[in-house]
Amino acid sequence: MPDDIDRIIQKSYEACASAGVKLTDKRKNVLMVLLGSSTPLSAYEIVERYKIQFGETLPVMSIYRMLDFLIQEKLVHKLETASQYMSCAHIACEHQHETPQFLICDRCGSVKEIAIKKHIMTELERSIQSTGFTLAHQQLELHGVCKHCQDNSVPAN
Amino acid sequence: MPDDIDRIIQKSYEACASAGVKLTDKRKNVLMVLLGSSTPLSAYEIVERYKIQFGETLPVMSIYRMLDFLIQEKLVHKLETASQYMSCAHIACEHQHETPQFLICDRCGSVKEIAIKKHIMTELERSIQSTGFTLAHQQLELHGVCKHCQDNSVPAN
DNA sequence: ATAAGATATGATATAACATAACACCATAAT
DNA sequence: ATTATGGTGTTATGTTATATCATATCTTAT
Repeated sequence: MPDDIDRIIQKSYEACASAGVKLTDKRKNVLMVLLGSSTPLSAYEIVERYKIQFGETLPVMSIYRMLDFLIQEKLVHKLETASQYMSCAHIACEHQHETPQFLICDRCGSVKEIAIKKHIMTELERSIQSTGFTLAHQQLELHGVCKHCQDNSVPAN
Repeated sequence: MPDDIDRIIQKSYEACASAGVKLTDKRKNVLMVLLGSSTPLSAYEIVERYKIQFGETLPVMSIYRMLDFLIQEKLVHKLETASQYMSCAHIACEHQHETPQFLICDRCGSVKEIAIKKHIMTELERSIQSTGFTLAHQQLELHGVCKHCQDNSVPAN
């Protein structure tokens, strides 16, 4: 759970404003749901939590649209390998967005977002370019077991 | 389309035999469907092609089970980011299976399986271990545009 | 202030991907 | 020959995602 949700929301408003798009209340609420979760959530789980947190049941179609918006504005990431969504860990950071790399724990479902080392990415790109391929999304998703689950031998879910 | 399907099938039989499991006719046929496709296929697409190639309609449930088997025996890969399946490019190779890396063209859907450079993987692992995380599946899926589509400006699908 | 247009959301239906649970049959092991 | 195992079929259902059209709300020009 992020330290300072208010500050992140504030930053999100600013980012949207400078992109000329609107962070509506519902979009903001969806972002808040994600910010309040320690694990990434599916669109359907967002519907449930939205209802609990804000007392309103949104159609899943709307959630998908809002997620698309938030992803577009780089406030949310989609984990393709898990079909789940999570808030970007760097909304309130000053530094530039780099290639995100997600370490997904297959036991507890938690995800750590770390920035991939510049030179590793450069090498990856180089070895890829030699095949004529051009990278697009630039996002790595790696599965494994997090420190906490290793220490506690939590069973896989 | 692989050069020599017969040889790959032969190797697959040998691999299964030495693992003490059986490559049944239907499992072999599913593998043949994948070997005959230039792009990865979904389970439902395999049902369709199986029918065309072998004149029999298998329930998708059975296809999923056969895919599980083939994946277990490392004859087939699942592309998690695309929910599609493809035959391993290295069934008939002598060299050891390394960390596979898939370059997925978002325009034509073709996929190139290349082995990630040893030292890049080592570096990735090192930077990950510093977070306490332990890697599991070790498979990279990278999206972009293949050489052919760049040259021909094929529209995205 | 209001109409026209644009953007955001709601509602309904359906497509696409995946698994659970149980039945049946063939073959292998005893 | 009997039993155990593994492979496949069948049915039902769960999960993720998109298409389409309707409605609401917001903006902006007049």
